[in-house]
Amino acid sequence: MDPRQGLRLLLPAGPVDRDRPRRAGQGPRRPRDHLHRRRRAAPAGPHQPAAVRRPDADLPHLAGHDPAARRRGAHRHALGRRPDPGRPARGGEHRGPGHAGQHRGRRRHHVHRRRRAVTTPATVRTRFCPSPTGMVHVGLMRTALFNWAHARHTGGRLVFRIEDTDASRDSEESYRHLLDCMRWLGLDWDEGPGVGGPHEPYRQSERHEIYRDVAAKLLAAGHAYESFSTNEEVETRRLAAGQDPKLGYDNADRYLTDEQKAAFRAEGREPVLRLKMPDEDLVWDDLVRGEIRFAAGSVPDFVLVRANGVPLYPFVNPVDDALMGITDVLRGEDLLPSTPRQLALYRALTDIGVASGTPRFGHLPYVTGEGNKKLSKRDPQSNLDVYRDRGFLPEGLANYLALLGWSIAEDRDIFSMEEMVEAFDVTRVSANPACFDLKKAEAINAAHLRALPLEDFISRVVPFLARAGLVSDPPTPEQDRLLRAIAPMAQERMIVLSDAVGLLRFLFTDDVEIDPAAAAKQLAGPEAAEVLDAATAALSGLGEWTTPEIEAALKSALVEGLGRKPRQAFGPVRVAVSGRTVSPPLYESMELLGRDRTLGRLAAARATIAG
RNA sequence: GCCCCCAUCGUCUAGCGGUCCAGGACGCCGCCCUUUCAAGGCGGUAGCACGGGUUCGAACCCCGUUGGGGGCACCA
Repeated sequence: MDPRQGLRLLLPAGPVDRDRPRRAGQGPRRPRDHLHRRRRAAPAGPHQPAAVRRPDADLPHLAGHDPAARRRGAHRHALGRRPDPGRPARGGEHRGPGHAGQHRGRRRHHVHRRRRAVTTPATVRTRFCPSPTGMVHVGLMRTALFNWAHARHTGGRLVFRIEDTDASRDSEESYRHLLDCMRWLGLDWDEGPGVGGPHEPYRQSERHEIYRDVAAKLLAAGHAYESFSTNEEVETRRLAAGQDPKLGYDNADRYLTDEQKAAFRAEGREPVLRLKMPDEDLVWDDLVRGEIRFAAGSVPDFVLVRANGVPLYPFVNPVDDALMGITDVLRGEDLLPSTPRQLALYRALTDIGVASGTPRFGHLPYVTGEGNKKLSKRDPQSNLDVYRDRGFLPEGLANYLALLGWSIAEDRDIFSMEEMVEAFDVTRVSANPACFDLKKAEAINAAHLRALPLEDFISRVVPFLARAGLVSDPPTPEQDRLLRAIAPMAQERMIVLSDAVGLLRFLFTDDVEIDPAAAAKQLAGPEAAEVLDAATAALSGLGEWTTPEIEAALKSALVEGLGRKPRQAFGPVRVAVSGRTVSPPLYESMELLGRDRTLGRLAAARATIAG
């Protein structure tokens, strides 16, 4: 029995009913839409190359994809309602025991929206294809994370490909670092470096021969052509025609005769290879943004292969995607303007049998820094290592990164990677740029840190303590004993793992170094001296060195004996013992420190107070 | 300049035409707890950019304006 049946009774305006008034209401608007689309489809630029303009170029297209029809909802039923790649055969799972079934069952009602893809791949194949040029950017890792989550959620595969074709900027070290960062964040891949796969090699630098062959086929099939124009010539021509030279290449070499080509060659010129752009609008249904359209003729024929035979990124990248069977391309918004070219290339590649169709595209919003500029590579905030080194948990940072453009639910933002995989839906990614907020990242991390089981917490914190020279790695039995005892109290006072160093240093050294600011605040003047003297006296004769005994002795000596307020009574003692105004709970800390060290520190602090 | 994207609290977001005088989180401000600092609990602050249209009804759909961002290479 369908659990939604009950829900439908509670929701009189179900998805089915909702479409009915719409159909009536939106019908009349159709002609206007139609006109509007036409206007946008054929902008009347004086710069429009005549060869590309065909007055009726967009008509067949409009007939095929009536925009009014899709908005009316016909589309939604035809495609959108079909289970998306993430949903096939998932219904049963949702209701299975151990899952928050009801909750998710309800959510499924609004999973589908205006965005849906043209085709739904049987098996999703996503890819992540960075180029190893130095620092690893948090925005880049967010892209990796979303690709990973999309693949895992849909039961698809993630291909990891390295685009290391720029010898001047790429380095082996950056390459290794990139893999390391992926692994650290917990992102695994099904094909790529280290794991291999059926489409090897996965480093672009090792794939050079492949491109030459594809380029030759494109040329032979007439999708590409040789172009001899220099930039200067193009600019001169545009200027002469009264056009803005920024419009770029003017497609002038498209129909060169053999004689003309021979003449250029005789001059010693070598041609670049350009793709012939189609004379139609280039449109796609973006996974995160819905329909995006570029007018016919607005994108010039672009270069696939340089005159010296080196293939260019806009050519190589889709070829690799095609060859590797990539179905879903999730990438940064900065690549959105190059998508029409890819679409055109894909058509050509499909025609010559290199591709078996065009992938779906989803353009992820920018991660911005201060202000709302794209987070710069030079901004230290953008470097993943900074967070790693400070002791962010991978799951904490991943959780935060996921929140940059996506949300798991209306009332929750702490979740595990598993939960993310379970819930992730690309079509629910926001199109808004997201500002990286360190404070929130820290808060999310702190929540994960606090939730860590003791053993886990200790094993993660030890490397940080060891690096600071506080414990050995692995810790000695005594260090281990102290760590275990103090861990729960330290854990809830930390935001990142490196906080443990400052918080616990006093426990793992013989003589504490007192923070000058703390000393100025708590270890100055006769009151402080009085407190330390009284504390020393009370603790010296203590029978049992345990937390309750210490607490009782201190309270009676300082609060009752001296008549001090707790704040004033314990402040100097804390600073004397821990060196800081912020520490784990005092009595417990003293117990763990031991009688001798504690009394020694009280004495040392007392000695610093003049008089 | 041309093309494209984006627009809900300071920030990240929920919102899918009525259930919204807009929900959550971070931040900030109070209070409680308390030996410090945290954590935790409770409460508060603050937002639909603007103008038209469609509709009985618009944060939500359409158009425009404004603002912000990005892209315009024989780089990747």
